[in-house]
Amino acid sequence: MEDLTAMCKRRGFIYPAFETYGGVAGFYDYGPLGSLMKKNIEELWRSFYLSHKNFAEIACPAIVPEAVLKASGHVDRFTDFVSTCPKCKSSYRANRLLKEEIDSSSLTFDGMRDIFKSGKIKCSKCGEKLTEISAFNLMFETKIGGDLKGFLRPETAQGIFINFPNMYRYFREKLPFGVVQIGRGYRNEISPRQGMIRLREFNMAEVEFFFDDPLCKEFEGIKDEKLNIFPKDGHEIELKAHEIYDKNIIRNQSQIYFMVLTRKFLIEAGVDPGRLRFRQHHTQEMAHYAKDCWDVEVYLDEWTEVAGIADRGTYDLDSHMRSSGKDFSVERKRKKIRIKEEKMEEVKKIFDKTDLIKKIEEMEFDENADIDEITIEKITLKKEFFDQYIVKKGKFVPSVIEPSYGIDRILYSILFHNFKQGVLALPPKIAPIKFGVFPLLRKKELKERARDVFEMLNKNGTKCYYDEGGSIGRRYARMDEIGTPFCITVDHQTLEDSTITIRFRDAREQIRVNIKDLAEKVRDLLG
RNA sequence: GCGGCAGUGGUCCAGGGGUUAUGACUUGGGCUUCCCAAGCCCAAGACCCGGGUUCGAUUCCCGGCUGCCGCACCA
Repeated sequence: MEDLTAMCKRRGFIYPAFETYGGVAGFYDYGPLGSLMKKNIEELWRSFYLSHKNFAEIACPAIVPEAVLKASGHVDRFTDFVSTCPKCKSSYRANRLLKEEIDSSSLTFDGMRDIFKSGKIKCSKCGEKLTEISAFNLMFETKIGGDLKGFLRPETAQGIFINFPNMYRYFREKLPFGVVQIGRGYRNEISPRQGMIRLREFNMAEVEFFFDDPLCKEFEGIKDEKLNIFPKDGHEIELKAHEIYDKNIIRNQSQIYFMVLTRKFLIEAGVDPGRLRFRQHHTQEMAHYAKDCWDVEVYLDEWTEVAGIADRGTYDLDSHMRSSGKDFSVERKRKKIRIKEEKMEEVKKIFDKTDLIKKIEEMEFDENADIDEITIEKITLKKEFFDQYIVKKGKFVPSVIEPSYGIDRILYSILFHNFKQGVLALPPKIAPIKFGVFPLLRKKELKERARDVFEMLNKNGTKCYYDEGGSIGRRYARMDEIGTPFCITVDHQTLEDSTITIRFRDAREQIRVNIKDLAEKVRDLLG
């Protein structure tokens, strides 16, 4: 492998954090290029979700009072009890050792410690008695004000869940809708190792999609898209979206829809489609809140999770409803139709049997359905013959599909998949710098013109980099290395006819464009 | 967290108990140069941190931090 980390540091993408003080594992700084790239990835991500009319973004605090995370299960389930063998130094998760004997999920630390003290549990490697356990919670703990216990959020999701009633009102009491949040999450990993892959403070983008109906309006539009899936009791296989649904591999169309969306997003961001798959979690690896979960994995040195699409069911809303005492349930609403009284005589002539009228009036539709006409037994009734009204069918708690993305891992994957022989082949949308701008030679007239071009593009909002150092080849190389897709060069011909050259990173070819057409050309190139 | 190996300019690497600690690349300045890391001149820049041994430690020892490999962990 190329030395990607060296390049990242040398060119200003990523630096190990706190390095001047020796460094701390699991923390990284984004340099100037890394920050721009991260911003670009987040913007692309936003464009995928916020283009849906029933999606909105919110931003919640990173510090969360204990009660919220108690309710979500993180305070109890996010704690690991570890027992280390005094003889051979193997360490085990205490919960796992106990699982075979008793249900340990409800045990407190003290209760669990007593079981170990009794000497019942033995090291599976050397047979020594395991008598000590220690506890650590993977959440960073803090104090809010005087003595209110709080944590740094381990996921942004909880902020969305506890805002559900606000969001339901915002969306004018209509399901389904999605709420997204981009922000930082914090997990106090015991020993983070794999560089950018396991961070203690990381950037995540999460979606909570609240729904009642497992069918999805957008599904029709993506049903022939292919996905490389790896089900828990099968092998890796490429299937079309509708096949995944028809074969009952995933029963929720929205979940499949988000998988397709995720694949498109990642590919557009620069992830190699050939090194991308969706792997279903086995039952025991599933988080406490999930009913079904598909990891989105990208192949780096090994298959690496960069996103996950989980079916959280009603777990979170139920939990917060129970803990807070607030009502998170909503009315299940269905649309029905009723023949207009003044049209009744006319309708009765169309339908010779009155039981068809009864049948029509018993039909139920989605509350969002657009009913222009209704067809029954080959007879069509236009909408001027009936009224449409909403009936309430009782209260329920919506279910949730959660697509959740690790921005840092995605950024690293994109770098990893696109860095070859000193060239970073980033998609223009993702590239931190869009254009390099150079004078061909360091001559006064050329430099002045090049600076003018640079200013013009900058004012236009295009991120550019002006460079007159070294030879022209070296400047191209510098731009190649940081993924700049295009370079503009001002040469002697520019002085005569106001044309410049645009050089393409991947083809290493160039075209000549008049400066007055440049703004438009730039727009074309950046899509 | 456990065990093994490692840490030298921005990057990659050489070396070594004792004056100014190699080299390459990169970077900055200049010359040259009419399109892909050319050449020449000049310059800047480093022994991870703390403690110990020693007259003297970047070098040896111990600890910490960081990185790599194996074990465990990754809800």
